[in-house]
Amino acid sequence: MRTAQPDKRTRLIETATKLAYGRGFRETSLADIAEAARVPVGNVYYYFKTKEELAEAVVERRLDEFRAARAEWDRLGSPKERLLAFVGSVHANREQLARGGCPVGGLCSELHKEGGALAKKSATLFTEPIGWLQKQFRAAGHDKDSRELAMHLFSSFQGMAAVAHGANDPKVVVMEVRRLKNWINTL
Amino acid sequence: MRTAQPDKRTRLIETATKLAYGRGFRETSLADIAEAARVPVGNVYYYFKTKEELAEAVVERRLDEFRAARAEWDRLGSPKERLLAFVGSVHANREQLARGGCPVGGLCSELHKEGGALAKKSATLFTEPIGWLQKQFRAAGHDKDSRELAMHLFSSFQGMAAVAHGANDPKVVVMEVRRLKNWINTL
DNA sequence: GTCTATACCGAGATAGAC
DNA sequence: GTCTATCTCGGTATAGAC
Repeated sequence: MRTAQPDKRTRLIETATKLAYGRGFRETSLADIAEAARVPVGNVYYYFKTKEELAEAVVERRLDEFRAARAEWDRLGSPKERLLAFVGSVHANREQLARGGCPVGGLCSELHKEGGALAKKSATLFTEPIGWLQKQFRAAGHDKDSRELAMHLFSSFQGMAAVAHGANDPKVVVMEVRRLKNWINTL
Repeated sequence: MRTAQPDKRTRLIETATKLAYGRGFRETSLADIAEAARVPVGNVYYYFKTKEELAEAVVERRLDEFRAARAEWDRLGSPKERLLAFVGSVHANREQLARGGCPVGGLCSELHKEGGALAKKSATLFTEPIGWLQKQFRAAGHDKDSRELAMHLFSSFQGMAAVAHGANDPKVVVMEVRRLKNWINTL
């Protein structure tokens, strides 16, 4: 059934993603999610057997968001431009990062502690972007140290998000982004 | 000390700190803490009016841990040595960082989302170390950009901890620490 | 397929005996 | 001061009408 609104399953995932970003997934109750998505509570279980299954869908959704951005970046002419676009998007989202931290970082850290299948799945929130970054560095001619470079870039990103959030100050993102852009340009 | 048996209060805080590090504070029940600390559940409320008050004590304890380390570093002869000692301790704890993330980073991020007084208090987990780092950079002759340098160092630390934890790989710490040591030495 | 009502459990917190 | 027993509430999850 297709209405003007996205279907209920999609609405639940989107709402859960949004609410979990602000409060953490565990702290967000199914009742809250269902209400905000305008779906009766009991009905959630028609779409997801357990809350954990909903968590997996949230991870999947974050991955999709990254993939959509990646698809845009991949259209750019050179690996260096693609790396700069990645860094630029971090800068563009600095206010959000300061308010709620990194959307994938927080989720990854939280679900990692749950253990089990969820821990493994959530790790792809990091490994997939890092893999893409590594590919760009390799394409830019850095064969031997592509992994180190990718890790450094992603680690810097996670760090600035954590500090911007914890100290409630988006300025650290501005400073670090400037540093990273210089660094990329001189590679 | 407000009790006839200070050991229990301390035991509760230490146990809560340890358990919260592994699973997150919110996910750790008072029952679990009390049992592990060998204190009857109901008795917890003699030492802490609410769970939130216990959280504050945990933050205080993490701050004390940092202050103890800082006291050692402050004995070193030069600011540069002190900065290198800070970075060295990160390297020494890399296995732990990969297993459970940064003890202050995770706590800060989690409590920040709770809002209220706890959010403010937890921010000092970041601001106090950053302040100390800034002081070292200033003492090393970097008057104008001491804040930027301190933020960069702390942000790098948070980033490597997040990635080491999320991707389950302590190697990123080794790589980043090497980079930071070179950076400090050429300042 | 969709929704209401509810079971069930574990959490934080309290009362009060000793 | 210390501990046991218990209350209450909110959470996940289920049963079953429609």
